[in-house]
Amino acid sequence: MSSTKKSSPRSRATGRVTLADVAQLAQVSPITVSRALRGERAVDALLVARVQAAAKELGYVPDPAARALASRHSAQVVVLVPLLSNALFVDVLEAVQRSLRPAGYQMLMGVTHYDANEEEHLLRELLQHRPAGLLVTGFERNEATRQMMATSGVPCVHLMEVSNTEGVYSVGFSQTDAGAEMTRHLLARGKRRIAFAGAQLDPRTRQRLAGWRTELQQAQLYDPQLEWLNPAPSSMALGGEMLTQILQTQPEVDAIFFCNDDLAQGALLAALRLGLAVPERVAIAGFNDLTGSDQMLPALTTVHTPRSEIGTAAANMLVALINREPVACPGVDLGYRLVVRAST
Amino acid sequence: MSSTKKSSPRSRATGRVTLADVAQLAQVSPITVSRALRGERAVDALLVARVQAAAKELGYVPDPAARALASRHSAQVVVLVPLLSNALFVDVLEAVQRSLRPAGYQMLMGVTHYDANEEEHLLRELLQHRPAGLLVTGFERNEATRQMMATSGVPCVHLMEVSNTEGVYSVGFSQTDAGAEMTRHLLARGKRRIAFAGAQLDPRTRQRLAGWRTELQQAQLYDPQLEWLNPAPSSMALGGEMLTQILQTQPEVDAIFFCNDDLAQGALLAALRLGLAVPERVAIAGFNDLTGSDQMLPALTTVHTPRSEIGTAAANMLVALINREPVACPGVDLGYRLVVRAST
DNA sequence: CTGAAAGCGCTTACAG
DNA sequence: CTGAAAGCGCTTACAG
Repeated sequence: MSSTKKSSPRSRATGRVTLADVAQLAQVSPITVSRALRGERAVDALLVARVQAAAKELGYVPDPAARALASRHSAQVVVLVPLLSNALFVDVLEAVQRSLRPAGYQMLMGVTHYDANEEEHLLRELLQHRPAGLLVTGFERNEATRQMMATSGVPCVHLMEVSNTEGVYSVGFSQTDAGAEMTRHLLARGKRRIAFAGAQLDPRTRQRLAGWRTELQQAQLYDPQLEWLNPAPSSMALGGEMLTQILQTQPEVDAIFFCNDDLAQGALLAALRLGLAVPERVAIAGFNDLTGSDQMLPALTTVHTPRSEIGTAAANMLVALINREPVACPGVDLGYRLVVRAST
Repeated sequence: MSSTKKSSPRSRATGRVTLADVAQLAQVSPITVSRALRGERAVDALLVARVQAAAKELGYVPDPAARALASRHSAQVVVLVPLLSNALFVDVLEAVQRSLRPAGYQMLMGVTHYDANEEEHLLRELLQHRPAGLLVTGFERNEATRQMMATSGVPCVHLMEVSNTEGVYSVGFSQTDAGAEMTRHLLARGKRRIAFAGAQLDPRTRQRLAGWRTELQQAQLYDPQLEWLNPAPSSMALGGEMLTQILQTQPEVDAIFFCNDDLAQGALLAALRLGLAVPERVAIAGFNDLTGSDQMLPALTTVHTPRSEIGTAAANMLVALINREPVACPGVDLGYRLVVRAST
């Protein structure tokens, strides 16, 4: 049943079932098998059936390496995320993986640690694998990376944010609007000294900050002193520290909008330790609706973000781009949802 | 500078710098370039230097697909973990990735969802990529998967548990011992009705359970009613529910050992809501020392597990196996550490 | 220690 | 619609 090459004197055959084996059984040429199986170009329906039967009988599975070498494209998709320690990106990755697999693509993951140089190196390295597609987080990157992406010609979809720029594909939501909406909610609760507490200071955090700032300015309540920005990574411990520091320095603050739920959860626990009444003394709001936020005491008011949906939609869009199918909407806005709980 | 093939009439050259380009510049044969760059077999030191200089000048990067096709092995390592929603495995993955990259390997991640069939399908699919190595979680899997692993001949290291079986490679720690040690701690605190609350019921959870059971039996305090096992996935919400249910059914319980920190954190928050004094009324212990456990109120007593270290050591061991280097200790026990905080 | 030849298992480009 | 030939860019197997 298997390729005759196997018995040749200088054989290096792997024991795999090859296209040639299927071709022999189906009594067609290898290239016809290749075309029939990929659905590329029209092949006589009768032959297609014969080929498929033969492939099934032999348990044929195409060799990804041979395919990549010959076609100049692998079935791998490079996915670049900033961190794995933020559950947000883990959710995105899981959804991406889940959509990519049935489409026949593998995920090649890269973690940039919010570092433009690291992103550049990672991408340079991973592009050598001739990926079929590229998924990157946000729009901010250095010029070298941007160049590589452009010249590689590999289809790319941006995650987490939305753009309307021609030729740019993205799936996300408006971080600015979400920041603004949470701020309006706090204002509606009667809060007047609303601090913004941000960590990491990545582009998305800065957009939420911008949304907050605009709303406060409009309400004539903006004060630069209310901006608490810490470049350290986001964490529960940091959230607790920031709460303490903010209230010590500015006792008049009556609400704090944290840029991520882990900070807000830490702040909530710190408030418990300090005996601060939430939301009476100080309202606390978060962002992303991470695991545990609904379990807090009081439960955390936050913005639910569609991270799984972003992963799924972006992966599907990318597969369409790879297949040169038309993409109806290049900038997909999946929205967000204010989740009001007891902490505000 | 680049291959002469490029200008031939039926050229399909990709524009990549190839081995042939380097060979031409270094004035040696392509196979010598291949050997010099890989360090395989002895090559004259002078030639090696010339080849390396030429490769550097041209910016040569080997093509992974061509290499995989010719050598029958890719530079990819398949990593199979049960879940991404447990931070434990995310930490392992990140460490694996961090060790694999500098060694020149990419990670091909698969998520099994604690399902033996899913693991089997994933592995069947991923083995088609001719991975250089395999990293799997624990020792429990179905026979078909076991067979595939054996017949594939791909080097494999098992994560999270330790085995002394001949020819089996593993990096982990004794889950049973860790479960026993936590139980002894609770006994030393004077607790007498110590419940075990487990979710998911994966092999590691059952081993911790076994450790708990042995200790209680030895102390003549074992009672099967104290075993609270729920096959649902572990979560903070479930931990809260389990606490409530246990204390309602068995008010005499004075300590609960949760198999994972997320359950324990949820229980701690539920205790706050219910106004239960921890640890006086009921002591609460967890496992894994996840993010936030030190922030809880009271802070959570738990077992710190070396998940990053496991990822690093396993990746290094696998790379050694791939290179056919000797592995001093095939079963590496990285231990664990009881972390006593205020909740017990 | 070095190399010419062949081959890995596919797909592209050209013909018919 | 189908196929023979060539090629993708490496490494293996054989020679010397």
